[in-house]
Amino acid sequence: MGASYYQFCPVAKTMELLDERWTLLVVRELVGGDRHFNDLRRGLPRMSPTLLSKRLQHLVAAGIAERHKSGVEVRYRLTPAGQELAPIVAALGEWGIRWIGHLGDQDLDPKILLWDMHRRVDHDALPSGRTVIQFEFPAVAASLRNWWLVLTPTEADVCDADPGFDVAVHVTADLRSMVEVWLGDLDWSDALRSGAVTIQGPPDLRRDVPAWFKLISFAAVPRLERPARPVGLPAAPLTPEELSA
Amino acid sequence: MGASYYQFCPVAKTMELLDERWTLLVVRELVGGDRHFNDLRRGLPRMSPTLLSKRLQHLVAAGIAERHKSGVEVRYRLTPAGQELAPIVAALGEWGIRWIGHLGDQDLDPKILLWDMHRRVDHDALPSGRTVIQFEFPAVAASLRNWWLVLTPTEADVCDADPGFDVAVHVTADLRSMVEVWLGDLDWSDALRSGAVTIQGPPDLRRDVPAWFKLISFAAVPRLERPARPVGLPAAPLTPEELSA
DNA sequence: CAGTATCCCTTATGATACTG
DNA sequence: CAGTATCATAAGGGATACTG
Repeated sequence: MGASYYQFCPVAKTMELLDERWTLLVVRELVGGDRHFNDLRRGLPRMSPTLLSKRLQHLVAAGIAERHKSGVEVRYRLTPAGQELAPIVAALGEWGIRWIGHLGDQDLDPKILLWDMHRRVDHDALPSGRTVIQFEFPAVAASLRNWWLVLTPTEADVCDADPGFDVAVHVTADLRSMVEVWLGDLDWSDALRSGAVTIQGPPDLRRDVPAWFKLISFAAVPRLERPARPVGLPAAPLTPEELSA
Repeated sequence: MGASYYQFCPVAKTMELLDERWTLLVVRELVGGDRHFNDLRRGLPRMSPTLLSKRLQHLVAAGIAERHKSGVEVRYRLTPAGQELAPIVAALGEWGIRWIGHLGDQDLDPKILLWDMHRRVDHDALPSGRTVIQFEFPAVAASLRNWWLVLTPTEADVCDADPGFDVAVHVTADLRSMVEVWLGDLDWSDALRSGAVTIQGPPDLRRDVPAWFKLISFAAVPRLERPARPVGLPAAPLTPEELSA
């Protein structure tokens, strides 16, 4: 429901629907399947529920998403028109991973990282039964430091409090490095070798941890050998380390 | 320079740069070559010069565009990073032409139509020498009713006042129909047959007019046989004819 | 030609608390 | 679980006039 551009140009008409803040991130969350309101919230933790609700209403009104209610449960899913936005979302992500030069510390949200990871668990690679991984980011504020992934061959849950099960492996990581692994900018093997990520637990399990996750879908996008110039640096408010760089 | 989403997701980082109003339309204008500030304004007539200036500065700061000054002349062009946005802009246009159901009367801007057309003249198809086409949109407010395209084998100019040259052909058109032709939603031949568009002038020239223009680049995108549902209708403020539909 | 300078004002949105 | 209600602030952006 963005304001009109008063142009017949199809690009303009499309952007009227999509250029409001958060809109394409909601679409990103919906790509690939049904989602509950609160699932969307977990992927968009900095978005207020009011605003998420508003964006969903706009997407539904625009014919991009549908709201399905069965009993008390509500699910949102993309319409065929919305599904055709998937390649656009993918292209935006691929562009970003090629050209965005630097992530600020503020971009490194463990909540989102864990939520992302839980969605891309390779369940076939897991041991049978329940596998619990504890993630610890020592440098992070206490409330965001410890996370547990409870994995089974069919399910994956994220907890920010100890669920009480036996922990199979304990991953201790520098948050930035863990994100870089996740984005495909750093190999698991390099991260482990340098000590930026360490895994404690039975050797056979420790060895398998990297195989339990499919990295973010953009991880395989070819990077530029030498980016002409990293993009987006001056766009973010400058942090102290950026100012000194 | 959009506000941060506080996410490492490449889609989010890209949208931080691109999701502000007008930004992708400026990129659209820059796709395909150098542009002067005032050329950009003609393609974006509803954008204030202040805002255009601001967006250009953001695009330059983000490494997406470059500003080249030679003497008094300033040209903007996309960097390699910016050029890689071209497929995204194209995909947005293709999505729009497939799924946007209806254009409001307010979207039918003759200024933009003529500016678009002048950029896609097929100069090789023109007669030698100067060819002047007058366009008249009888139903449009007087100040936007008459337009002249002054075409040569190497140049194309748009005038909103009679340039004084002999007019080779005079095109009288219903504005909406002319836009539909331009978008590939209506054939020239059908428009001429129905009388929505009429061409006066020497028969051989009249016959050739459609060949002088390459339609908008999205014109060839396959449309859906029966769109499940047109998209974007409720997004626009309802016009009287929409309310009665 | 290529922008700036103002000015006002709507609107978007972040934060927080609360409900069927 | 799936949202609404409320509020205050900032800022985005439209319009217009003016300048090197």
